[in-house]
Amino acid sequence: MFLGQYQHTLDNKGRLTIPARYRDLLDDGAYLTQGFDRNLMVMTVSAFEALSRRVNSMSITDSRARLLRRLLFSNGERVDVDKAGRILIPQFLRQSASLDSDAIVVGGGDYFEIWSPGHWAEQAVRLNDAEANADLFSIFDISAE
Amino acid sequence: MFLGQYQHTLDNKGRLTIPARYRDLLDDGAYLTQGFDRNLMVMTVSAFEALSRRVNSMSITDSRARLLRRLLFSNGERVDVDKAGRILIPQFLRQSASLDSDAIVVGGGDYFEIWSPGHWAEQAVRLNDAEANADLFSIFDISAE
DNA sequence: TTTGATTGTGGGAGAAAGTGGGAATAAGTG
DNA sequence: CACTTATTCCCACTTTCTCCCACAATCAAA
Repeated sequence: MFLGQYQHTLDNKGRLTIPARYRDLLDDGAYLTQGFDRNLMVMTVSAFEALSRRVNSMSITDSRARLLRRLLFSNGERVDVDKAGRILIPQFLRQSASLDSDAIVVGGGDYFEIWSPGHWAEQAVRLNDAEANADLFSIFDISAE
Repeated sequence: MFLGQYQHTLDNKGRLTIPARYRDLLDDGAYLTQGFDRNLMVMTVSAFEALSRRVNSMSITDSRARLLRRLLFSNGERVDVDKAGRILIPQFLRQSASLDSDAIVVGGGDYFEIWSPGHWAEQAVRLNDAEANADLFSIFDISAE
């Protein structure tokens, strides 16, 4: 499972070192896509393929389905981890997440996220607002078993 | 699978370089047709044949089906990839997608699309509308599991 | 503390990708 | 048939990318 957060460097070729603890889960490679909050998401092969099967089965004559396709596939990229434990982030994805020379790698359970330091700082503020969070999650019905 | 997006050049003979990562999927050639959004669609032979079987099975008395037929077949071309990895886009198709000297090649899963930079910019704006995207995903009830 | 392994980072050389153009061939036109 | 126009095939150049190696910093264990 992907846990924790790391501050890593993007070199001038667009390569990002994956935290060593994450690498075992990415042996078969990974899929990199645009996230929902100006960040990037890294998904395992099986998770992404399950998603893409569902989207691919939708009719091409449905304009919303075409939009969904573009959202998923045009912003997606198959990546492999190199010998030094890095992935190459294509330029258009770096741009969409405002990534420059530094990136924050954040565990998210089944997947992990890549943030620009600026956008992550915003998120961190929200996460640390204890008062607001106290009630925010009340709508979810979660028990600890 | 066709993923990602690329900015390529159309030379003055109407040739477009296919991203290297796409070429393996087009070994047997490809079908080039007009898309549904002022763009072009490039499909693998098998994807196009599956699509045309379905369209051919539609009633000839349905006027919308006839329209779809014309869109697909009258504006369709069989193309092959040359030794340098390019396809030749016929003039009438270049015109229908407002293609000039630059083109954006966009992955769409089973197929890929070719856009003029201007039209793609419009699409990109729509794709970056986070709220609308959240709605899209919820409409189709898509989760990462 | 010393030694050795692992992790994060940077850079160089060779290979591949993207682009342009010329010559040969084919196709259409008067 | 001659001529023009378009298409196909081939080669060449430049840029980009990918693979490999090197180094410093950190961590682990003896």
